Amino acid sequence: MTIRFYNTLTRRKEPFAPIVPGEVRMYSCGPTVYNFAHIGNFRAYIFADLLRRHLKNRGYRVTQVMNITDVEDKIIRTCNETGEPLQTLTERYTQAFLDDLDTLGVERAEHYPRATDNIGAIVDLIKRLLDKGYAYEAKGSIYFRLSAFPGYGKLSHYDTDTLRAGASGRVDHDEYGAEDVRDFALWKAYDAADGAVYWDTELGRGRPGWHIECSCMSMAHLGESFDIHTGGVDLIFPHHENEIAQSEAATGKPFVRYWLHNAHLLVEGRKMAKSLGNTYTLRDLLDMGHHPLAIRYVLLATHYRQPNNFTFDALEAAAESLERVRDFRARVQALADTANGGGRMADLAAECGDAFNAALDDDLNISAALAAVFTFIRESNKLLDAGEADGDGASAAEAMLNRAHAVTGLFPEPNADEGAPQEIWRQVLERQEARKRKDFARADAIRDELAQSGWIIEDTPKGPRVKRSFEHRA
RNA sequence: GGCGGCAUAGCCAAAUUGGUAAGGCAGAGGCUUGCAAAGCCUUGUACUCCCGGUUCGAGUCCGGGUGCCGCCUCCA
Repeated sequence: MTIRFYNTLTRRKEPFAPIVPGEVRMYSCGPTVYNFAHIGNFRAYIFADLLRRHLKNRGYRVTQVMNITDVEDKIIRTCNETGEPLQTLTERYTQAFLDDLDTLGVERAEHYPRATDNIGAIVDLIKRLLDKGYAYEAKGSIYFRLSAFPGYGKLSHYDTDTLRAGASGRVDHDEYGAEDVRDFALWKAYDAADGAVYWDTELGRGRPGWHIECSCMSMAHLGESFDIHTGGVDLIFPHHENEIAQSEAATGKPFVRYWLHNAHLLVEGRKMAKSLGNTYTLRDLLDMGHHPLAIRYVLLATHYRQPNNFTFDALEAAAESLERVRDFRARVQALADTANGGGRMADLAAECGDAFNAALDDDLNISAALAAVFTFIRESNKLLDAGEADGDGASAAEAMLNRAHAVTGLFPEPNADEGAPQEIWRQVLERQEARKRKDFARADAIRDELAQSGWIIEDTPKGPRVKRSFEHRA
């Protein structure tokens, strides 16, 4: 078993080997907290989640750090517009972000450092760069001197000479003092428009630039060289390029071994844009009645380097797919205590487990991994139909699905939260009585009634089974 | 203008180093069922965006086109 990842640095799939055997240190670029994150943002976090879960599943001890950017131009602008203090705004949206991660079943990273809690360390790092001649002061701001760092461009594969200043039309006016337009700010001198947002430091009054916090906080928690850095493709340039420049200039050591970037999310085949009205937050989708697991499924099920076309059809299909797995789990659970030889299903479970892991080892090929699960379910359902499944096979199947759930977060055990209350069972029993009397009109009426309140009855050879309908589940 | 990515059935989406197109959802028919549900079987000749080329063989490689998406100094 060799895990392979596509490394943006080399533009190739490479065998993965961490710096310290058995231990993976990874950093994931996190949110800027001035608003609710949208589902495109969450694709990035779910991708990082799959990565850390798979590595753990493969036996690595994982330390993941995700920054919370809580001081930045857009935050300050929002504060100026609303008059709200920076801290209360960022605290509110940080909490909303973490809540959303919980809703989507994203495992917590080990550390969520905030930029504003690390001003001292940021200042120290900038001083190091000043001392080494990689940075200079201009009009109270500190800039990184690109010309002093020859490796610049190795991640994005941009030729720095041909970068057209301001081609994106977003050049910041306060970079006016830079020696070279391509130099970027490490520290921004205080400006009246910043209001109450500033720190008085050895560098003067001002606030950190954006890129420096990631260099600072990643190295603080993970060391000067670490294994994996994740983020959206849009961050390759300039953000990650700048992180490399700052970090490697300061330490003289390679910063990160593997750079993994996720492609963006499209919505109904179009890019997400406010003008198109297709920018959805997680809360928007929940308000529309969509289930968090179905949302997770859609965001997860497309390979991370492939553009993911988020559609409402796909969301419905995801709910159905999850239902299929859930029904299968319930079926297998009901069999768990029988024991009657034969082990075909256990073999299938083992095969599926191998295929599942092998798929994810290959640059997190989640589509192939999920296909293995569904193939297993179909083959196992055949055995169940034929009465050729036994308790051992059922246990093996459950264990395998539990492992798949540990990696994907998509297949929770079905019963826990859905035990039907007493009065529901009373109606189920009443329906059974009616069926015995062949009073099918009455039986069907009860079934319809229960369906209205979100309980689905399935008649099995062993008697009725009651389950919560997907849309009625929390 | 520069750099990069993507284009596979109605929808979503996979496919080692080129080797004869996974999986899910939806639809149709059937088995099963009191009827359903769940499950199983069968079903879509998938001209793999178009046009050329290389090859015994191309979804995969090369050239050209079309469309969509991203980055080009603080957007995942």
